[in-house]
Amino acid sequence: MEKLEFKAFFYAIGDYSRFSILSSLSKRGLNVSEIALETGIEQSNVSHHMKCLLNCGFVRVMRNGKEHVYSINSEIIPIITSIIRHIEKYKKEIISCDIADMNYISRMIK
Amino acid sequence: MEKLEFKAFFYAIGDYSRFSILSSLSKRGLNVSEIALETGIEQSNVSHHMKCLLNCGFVRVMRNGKEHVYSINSEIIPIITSIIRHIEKYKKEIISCDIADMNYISRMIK
DNA sequence: TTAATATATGATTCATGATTCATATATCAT
DNA sequence: ATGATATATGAATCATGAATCATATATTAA
Repeated sequence: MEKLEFKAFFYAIGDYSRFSILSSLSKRGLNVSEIALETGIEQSNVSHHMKCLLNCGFVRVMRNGKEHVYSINSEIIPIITSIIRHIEKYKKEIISCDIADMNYISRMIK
Repeated sequence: MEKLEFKAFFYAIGDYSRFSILSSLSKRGLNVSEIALETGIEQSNVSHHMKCLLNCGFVRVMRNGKEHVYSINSEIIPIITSIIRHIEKYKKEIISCDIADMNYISRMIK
């Protein structure tokens, strides 16, 4: 596996906002305003995220007049659900991961 | 799923250096110098990564004199292999993901 | 054509992660 | 105890992603 595709994959899927959008879309197709409403993400920010998800092939878009209706590429649903399942199962271990590392703390103190 | 455990999971696993370390460790236990040699990551940087992976419960450590021998927590091997499999399978789609977005490009131009 | 609505875009700012560097600590061999 | 080796640490720097803001574009309705 090359670094480029690794980075692209985790760039797209490893952001909570984008992951939330994918979760919402796994139920049904939604336009941008609906996504913004359901996830609480501001409209232009949603558009930025959709561009990324679209480029990656994680979602598809169908234009219906003014609205752009996005739907998930069903091929990625299994990987999303397996990640969710893994995180739920190992949340105790994962939660102890020291995200707030010394680097971060030292910045916060200043 | 909460945002905190989501972030912790992707923070730990979503970095190419750490993922490479986990890949190496999935074959056999290694001390820090061996990890540095196998992955090409500088020693102190390896130690930083190991601290993160350790806190997350992704690896375990056994001290043998001067050396600290790290081994992978076998529970996470399935998720790693399934991610690798997914990326290999969908690399064409993924690779087209526009990581180098306008934001990044505009910075590069300056 | 004009106004209203939906979405997209680029630039800027802000937040945070990765790496490096110098150095500390800990263990071993002499 | 001293020097050599292995590893860890904190601070600083560098790289990059996320959110925001102002605005552009496109479509529809009047």
